[in-house]
Amino acid sequence: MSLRQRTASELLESRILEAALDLLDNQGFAAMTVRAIASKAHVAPMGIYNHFKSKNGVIETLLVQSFDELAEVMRESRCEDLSCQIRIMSTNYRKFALDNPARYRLIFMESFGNFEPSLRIAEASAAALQSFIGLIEPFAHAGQLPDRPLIDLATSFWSVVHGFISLEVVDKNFAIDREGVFVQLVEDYWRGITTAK
Amino acid sequence: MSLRQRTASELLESRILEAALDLLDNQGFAAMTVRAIASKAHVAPMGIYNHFKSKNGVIETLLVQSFDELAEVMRESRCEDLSCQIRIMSTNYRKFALDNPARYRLIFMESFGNFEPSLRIAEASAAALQSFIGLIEPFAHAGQLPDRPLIDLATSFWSVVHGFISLEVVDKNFAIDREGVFVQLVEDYWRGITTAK
DNA sequence: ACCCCCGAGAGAACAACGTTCCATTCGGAG
DNA sequence: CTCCGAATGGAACGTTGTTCTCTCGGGGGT
Repeated sequence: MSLRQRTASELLESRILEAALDLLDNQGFAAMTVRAIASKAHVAPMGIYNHFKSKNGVIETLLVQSFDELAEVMRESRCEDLSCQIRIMSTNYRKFALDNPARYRLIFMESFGNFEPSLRIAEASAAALQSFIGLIEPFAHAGQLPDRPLIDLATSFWSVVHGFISLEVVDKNFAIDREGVFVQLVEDYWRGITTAK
Repeated sequence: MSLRQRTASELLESRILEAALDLLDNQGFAAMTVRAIASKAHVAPMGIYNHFKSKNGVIETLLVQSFDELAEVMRESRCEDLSCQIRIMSTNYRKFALDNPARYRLIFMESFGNFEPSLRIAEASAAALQSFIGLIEPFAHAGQLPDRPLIDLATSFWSVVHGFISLEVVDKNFAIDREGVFVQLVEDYWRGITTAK
């Protein structure tokens, strides 16, 4: 059985995703309607359903892409010594979130919609956590971190970074010098963890 | 023939809010439709607009109420010495969030909807931060905390607690023993901050 | 070369949503 | 008792996500 060649299929699919992302970034989640996406992608309004199971399918793909992008940003944040490593990954993480606030909200607030728990999303978030783990693993092996499960250390670090940033993204962060307070926060946490041993 | 009867206005208002909260807690955000709220409150479907400007008005009231409730939980979490204070407020905060996950999501993810920035919400969130500040203020005055703006200290603490919990609420917290890791995380952070001085 | 056939386009249609309008009817203040 | 504000039931509008049907064009199998 020969595979039928899908002529413009992949192209259309990426056009749809681009249009959806553009709407999300520039006009917000509510503006991301099926008809608006189709129109912006120069696609037949209902042709979206030729490529995705539903609107949630589009959003889910966008979400997984964003998660992967975030994980990629993390993976590129490598440094030799521990304090540099911590600074690099926290600032790069924050930069991604503040540069793409709509995408960041999509990642962490998707449970608002009608989403049923999705395997793809679970895999993507696990992969993101894994990229965190990969960053701290060498230092754990070198004995520079307390002897605890890597998954717990990574989750804790993720919590600290994500907590501050998520407050920023929803306009509930009232710190005066946010950048400075963020750096201080991360430093404080890691001082606490390294002196715990 | 007709069974129309009148009820006091403020009674209707609270019945509507109760119904909306019940739907939110038990069936999720998407189930909280105007018609469903009205039906459950035994109110004329469109009578909701006699008491609230719009559906967002109902949600906003719910959100502010939840914020106030959270602030109240904080205000009741007082202890004599610092380490006890930290333990009490972090565990009480987490208990509120895990007992009312839908309300907690409502508080921190409301920017998803069509909300225009609301003064009421800004006030409620500022009040919640203020209750945090009230808790740590005595210890700051006693010199047990580093000499930094109280608002920055409170924001940092809030970030740590909220970060971990928000990951739990959206099912992205993969720590093995979540309760234990949470306690450890808070301890680590405050060890870091007190040794910073 | 031909034909066939499947993907893509276009638009109507449907249920449900938030919201508005309306005429009706009740209850308490005067 | 008389009114008027307020609550009611119902219809209606525009928009949403989704499904359905009909059409058409162009590439693969013969």
